[in-house]
Amino acid sequence: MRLSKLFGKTLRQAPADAESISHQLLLRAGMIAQTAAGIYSYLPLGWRVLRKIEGIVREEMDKAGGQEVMLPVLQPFEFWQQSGRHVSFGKSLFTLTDRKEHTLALGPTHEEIMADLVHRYVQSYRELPLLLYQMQTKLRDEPRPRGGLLRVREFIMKDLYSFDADEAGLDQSYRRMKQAYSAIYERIGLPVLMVEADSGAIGGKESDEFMVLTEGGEDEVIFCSACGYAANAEKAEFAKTESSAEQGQSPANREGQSDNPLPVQEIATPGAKTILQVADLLGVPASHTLKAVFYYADGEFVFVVIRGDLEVNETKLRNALKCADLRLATEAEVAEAGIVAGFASPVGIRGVKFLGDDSIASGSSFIVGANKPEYHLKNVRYPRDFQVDLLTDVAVAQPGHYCPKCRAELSSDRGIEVGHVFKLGTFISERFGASYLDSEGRSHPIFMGSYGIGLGRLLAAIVEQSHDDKGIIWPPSVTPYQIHLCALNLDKPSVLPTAEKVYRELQEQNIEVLFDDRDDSPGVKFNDADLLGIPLRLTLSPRTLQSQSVEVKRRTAQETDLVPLENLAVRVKELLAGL
RNA sequence: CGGGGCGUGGCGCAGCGGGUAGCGCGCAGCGUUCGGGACGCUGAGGUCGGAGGUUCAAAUCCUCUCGCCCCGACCA
Repeated sequence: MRLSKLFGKTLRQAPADAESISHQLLLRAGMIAQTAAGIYSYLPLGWRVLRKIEGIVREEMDKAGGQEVMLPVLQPFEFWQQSGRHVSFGKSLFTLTDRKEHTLALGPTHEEIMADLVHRYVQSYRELPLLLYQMQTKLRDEPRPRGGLLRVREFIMKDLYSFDADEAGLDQSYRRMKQAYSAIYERIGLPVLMVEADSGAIGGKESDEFMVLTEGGEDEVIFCSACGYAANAEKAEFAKTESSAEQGQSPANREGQSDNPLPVQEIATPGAKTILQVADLLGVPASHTLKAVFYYADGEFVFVVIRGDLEVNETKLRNALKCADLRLATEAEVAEAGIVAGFASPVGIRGVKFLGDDSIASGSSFIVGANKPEYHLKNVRYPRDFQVDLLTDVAVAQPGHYCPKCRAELSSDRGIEVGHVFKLGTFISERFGASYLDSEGRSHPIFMGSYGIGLGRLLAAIVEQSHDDKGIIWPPSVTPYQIHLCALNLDKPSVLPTAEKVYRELQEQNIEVLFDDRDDSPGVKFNDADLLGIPLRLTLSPRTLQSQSVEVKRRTAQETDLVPLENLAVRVKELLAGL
């Protein structure tokens, strides 16, 4: 391709709207163009990269036994009612009405369509396992698109769906896909971390995400460098030992923790409404207090009790309550429940739903609100002094907490989710009647798994992770062109003819060449070359022609080499192979 | 949905104590340049996001509205 003819041009300054590095560089390099919030067009260079990513993903899916299909974007809304997921997807589901007043959904994902297909085509265990996949546009009305290609409303996604006869089969498909994913990221040259993930509204038992660790990532990853435990912060657990995140507290401060527990006692705590104030006032660590947090879950008031030094993880809470809609209760709602904000207590309150984080059962006694202004209670013990309807883990894991597996200290990092795999089980297949007959003629629901990779987000993650202050550095496997050929001083004798010849010869050897044939100064060309990020640059100028050679420079290197014009294609192939 | 910010040529911005728009980059032409974003001259390009209002007069003031970005909520 000739740069002089290439659609899209480089920008010296990034549009002010672009914040994330990948967004800025992709816009500046003329790879993408924004059409609306979270809606982008791919220009020729960006589209070439996307197609290369797609190619790698397709090869690995095929290698793993997947069969590619093409599915509808327009889906009958009834499918979503049938799976029940119109509720969990909620407003993220784009819908429209056709001329017959029939409601259709714009597919945000395709489990329903797949389950329906499999229901109609698969009858026997002999047809399982089955791996079907698609790479196509999906649409979600995201509450907040952001970061350029990182979170968008319209995106190309590879989704593979596995269908197995039983749990063991699903385990095997799941493992196979995780291997395929690792192979994909490895081929792309992108370091990823596999982390345990929340399976979200879609349900399912087990779920893992593939994270690219980078500063701008929108997810938080909690990990243990000692044993390798890693999880999305939404899901991460930690050992709720008493001293977690509260080291250095002398045992002398731990009043009332002996085997002979003291009775509950009321103490005046004027003006101390927050955990911090209470802890300060009484000279105890926050972990010796209990915090009350109030929610409304699908219309029901919920009183959450958690150790004072911990925060409520709303993802965990949502899962524990099995609710679709969760929000903090308003002050008025709290008051209406008979609770005194700032001095709230689970002791003595009736008629509301209580949920306790399991940290409250750690054996010590706590300071809690007295449920009357300016007073707290001390020596409160669970379950001696109050009970909860549900005791489970709903706490946010944070760096400094201890690893649930090995008790080493946990760390955290930001990450971009570039792949997500789920064990769905039989939830959806049952609702679509996707079942099979075993060898004895008995019917069973099919076990499903789903495995997604957002291709555009992956592209953006590559840029986030592989760039310098000059521009993008494409991994060789996804670069839009293999060679960036710069011809300098086009007006000088023999430069242009020689460059044209080189351009032609390389192409004849099936090498993808981007040929900068523009009549621009060297600075412009070099800066554009750096911005576009093609791994190997060839420069041809009067200077290199003096020695009948071409200058070679790697995008990642400072130094350059001269390579003779003779047999250039052969040498270039070697260089490409060595990248 | 809550909080904050911004809409003025393709991109980055100025103008906003009202008087009908300007700068840099880019673009077109000519000439001189040519190894890390060269220079000179000439030129094209703007419903000042939209609607309504105030005024003799609105990019500028007021009201409404739309769009975009960021933080949070949310997010297979």
